[in-house]
Amino acid sequence: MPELPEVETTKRGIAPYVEGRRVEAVQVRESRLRWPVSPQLAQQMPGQLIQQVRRRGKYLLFDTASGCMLLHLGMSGSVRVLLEPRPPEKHEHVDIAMAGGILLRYKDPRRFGSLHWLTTDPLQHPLLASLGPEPLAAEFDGDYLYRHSRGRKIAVKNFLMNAQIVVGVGNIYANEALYHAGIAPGRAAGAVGLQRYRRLAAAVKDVLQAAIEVGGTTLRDFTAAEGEPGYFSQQLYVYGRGGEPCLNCGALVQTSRLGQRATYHCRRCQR
DNA sequence: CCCAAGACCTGGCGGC
DNA sequence: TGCCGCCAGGTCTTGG
Repeated sequence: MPELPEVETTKRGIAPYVEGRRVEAVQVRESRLRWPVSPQLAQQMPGQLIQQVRRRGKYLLFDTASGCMLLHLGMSGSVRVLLEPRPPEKHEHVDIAMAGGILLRYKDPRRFGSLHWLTTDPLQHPLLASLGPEPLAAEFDGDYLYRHSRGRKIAVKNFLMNAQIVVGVGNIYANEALYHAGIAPGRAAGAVGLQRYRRLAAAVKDVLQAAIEVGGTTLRDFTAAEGEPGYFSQQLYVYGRGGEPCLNCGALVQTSRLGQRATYHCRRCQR
């Protein structure tokens, strides 16, 4: 599920419940995630105070004085806060029980997510060390994209989805941002000029920011007793709209595959 | 180094 | 209703 806006919304939703709270117990019912859940998590996290929750790309970091829990939601992961005890359902793999009877529960049907317990600088961990800049940071701009794309033949959509270039741009927002920037997704990254990259960087920021804001207002209740936090009811211009008219020019939205991912674009508006 | 394809895993959907 | 193939919001690993 999660692209960057979903992860950011999750962070904002759970932070008030976990920051400043002490972990009492960690229960791992299924440790076979993308990587085995760190055995140290259940041994070392209890007793620790969660100082803050941070986000880096699509990772969430839970800082304590003695270590950091690194969480990725993969394709189908979610976390929620339970205020009342409730038996775990299928795919609810991990519980972080905290003071005051508050429970953080991790669910991930496809098990593409991950949970690590790190005792050294988490940003130096191999999974995080070579990540590109945050898309909403000032350093991510058209000049940055232009510089890093010179000489590269990869399709600009795949270039944009490369976390070493920029984090947090998944399939939905790559499709949407390219549409708003008027760039055909299959064009070679090295063949896109500076002005167009400036439009693209701006579109990435706009589209992510708008989705985060919708996430904040639609706000899903992370403590609701039932029902999954829904996906953003967002304004998608091309994603999932293959065969339907372009909202700008009326031409039919094209469906294709790039890097084995569903790709949508308007041939008239994107060149 | 760069790039495309394969891998991991489960569930939902459409078609027969 | 049942089975089958295909699809899905991610990203690391492999091989050319």
